[in-house]
Amino acid sequence: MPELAEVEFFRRQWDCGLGKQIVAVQLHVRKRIFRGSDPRVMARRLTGQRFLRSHARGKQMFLEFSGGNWIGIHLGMSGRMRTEAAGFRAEKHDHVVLQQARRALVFSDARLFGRVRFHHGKTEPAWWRTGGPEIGSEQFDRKFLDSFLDRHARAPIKAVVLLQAGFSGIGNWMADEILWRAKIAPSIPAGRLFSAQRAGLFRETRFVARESLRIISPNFDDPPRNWLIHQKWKRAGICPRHGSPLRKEIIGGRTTAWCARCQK
DNA sequence: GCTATTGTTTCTGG
DNA sequence: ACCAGAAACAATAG
Repeated sequence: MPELAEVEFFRRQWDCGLGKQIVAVQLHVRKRIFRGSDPRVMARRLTGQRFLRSHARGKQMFLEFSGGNWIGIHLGMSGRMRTEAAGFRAEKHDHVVLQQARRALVFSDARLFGRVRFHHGKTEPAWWRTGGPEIGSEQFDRKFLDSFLDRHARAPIKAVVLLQAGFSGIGNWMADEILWRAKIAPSIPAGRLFSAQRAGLFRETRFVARESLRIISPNFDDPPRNWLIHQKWKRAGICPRHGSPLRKEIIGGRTTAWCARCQK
């Protein structure tokens, strides 16, 4: 589920706990979402600390607690965040429960592709300083995009738009949406895009990222009816522009839907 | 049963 | 050293 806008939506689900103390921590300690960190240390350190702030960058989330304690969350394929009433008892897939006086902050993940990392220290952990530039930022400009495309010149553009080092926060549905809007066929090698196509790719990447954040992250509202996302999962999806049947194929290792009539 | 799944990491071959 | 592609990870929904 989670790409840029959904990640931001889930991050906000814990905002009602900001500034409040964590009175108890319950973790499913043996689950692989904790790979690379020690969940027992995490539980011990966080207990009694206050939840100070959180940020999202692409699909990564970063939560800061008092006492120099930090959590990084990646939602993977099926990660979710929500709140429950104080004293909530974790169910099967609720791997992290941070109990506060008035509520419980819950992270759940059925498929376990997600990841929860813990860091204790005065400064931000190295893993928070990695990753590509945010799509709305000045660093994500035509020059950056051009060099990224040239670096991956032989890969199909669909695969390149999924690379987080260049297209931070873009996932499968946003990639198809962007290529459809830019009228670029997903299997074209990135290095073969003309200048005008690159300009379109840049423009539509920024548009889809900005609009998805604006529309989806506050309340998980649906994008407009004329977006490709409403068609791409259907068995017989059609191009929102002119109703041609969409084609589907595995490109870049992922199911890809596109309109052969308008994407060249 | 079978298929599919909005994501990364790791390995292999070039 | 870098890149591209496939497999692996795991659980559920239809």
